[in-house]
Amino acid sequence: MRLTTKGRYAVTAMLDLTIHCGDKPVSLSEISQRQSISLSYLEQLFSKLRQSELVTSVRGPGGGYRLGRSSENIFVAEIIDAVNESVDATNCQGKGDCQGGEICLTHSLWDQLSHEIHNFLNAISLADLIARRDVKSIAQRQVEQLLILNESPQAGAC
Amino acid sequence: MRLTTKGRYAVTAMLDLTIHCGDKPVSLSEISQRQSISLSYLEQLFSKLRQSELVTSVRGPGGGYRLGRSSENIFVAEIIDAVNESVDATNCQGKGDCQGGEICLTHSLWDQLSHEIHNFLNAISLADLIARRDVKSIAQRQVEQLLILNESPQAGAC
DNA sequence: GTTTACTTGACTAAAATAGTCGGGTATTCC
DNA sequence: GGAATACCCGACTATTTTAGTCAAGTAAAC
Repeated sequence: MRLTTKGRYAVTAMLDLTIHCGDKPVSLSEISQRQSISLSYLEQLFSKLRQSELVTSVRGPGGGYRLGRSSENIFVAEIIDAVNESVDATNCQGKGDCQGGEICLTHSLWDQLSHEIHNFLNAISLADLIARRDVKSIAQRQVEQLLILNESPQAGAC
Repeated sequence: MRLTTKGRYAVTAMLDLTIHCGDKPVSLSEISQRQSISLSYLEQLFSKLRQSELVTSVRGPGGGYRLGRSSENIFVAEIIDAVNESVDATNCQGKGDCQGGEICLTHSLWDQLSHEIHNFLNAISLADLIARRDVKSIAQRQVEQLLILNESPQAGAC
């Protein structure tokens, strides 16, 4: 089972995409700045997110990414699955051939844990996340910090 | 967050120790054979388990390891914590300095997931595990396979 | 005093992570 | 049409972690 920076970055970037809404698509360089994630790495992640149809892309100037579905219908588990290969905790990808073709002593424990984690993450949508108070205030802070840094006063409220 | 072979091996080995009970301590070479885990690797894991006082050791011939507490009072989460460094899913070990000293957008999500996993694994004791039907039958199979392999008929029922 | 089995530390191969780099291609605006 | 923007894609790489191995001990029993 792996749940590392890769999966966390993907969820964070998707959440940023959801927050910065609008009729214009969101470019990766914006996300890169706001979330402190390397642009090249984001490109890699979004390539996978696009293959899983979680986002759609618009090329050219003013282009960027948009959510593939409404934020109520995109769940955290899907995002992690798209970039990481699943949140499986077993050693045998659930197949049950963990000890030389046979099932190992603790297989059912890991299998149960995997389901537990998956159920938890699959019950949380992007819409649920942006409704949280802490997420709102952190997003606010991130926008303000960028304004100070860039000193480009053309940016208005979303 | 990591939950890999290391943590799984540790729980499996501790469960083997619990099952193969008795007044005599259980040697690592027995566990190694039954659970198909390298002896040297087990030594490494048990060194940590001993430091966490989850097991006690007896040196010399007929020596081995014993549970440090009763099986009802040893929980899966403790075992994983002892060998792996915790089942924390955040990037900042729960400290909240994930984005350049400040909290990141998805911190609370990972924090919540960590608690969820910890609660799950901390509610399952070794005694709970050996009570499971599948664990009993797998343990039975492992003993039988070893008897066939070794052809040493002195082993009796535990 | 030999054998068994724990104890410790250093070392290592393989894999995964977390990126970078360098070139593309589509689109828009001038 | 040409420059700029931003997605697209594949190859490459440093670092870290995992999953071990190996060697040299020490304690206890027989």
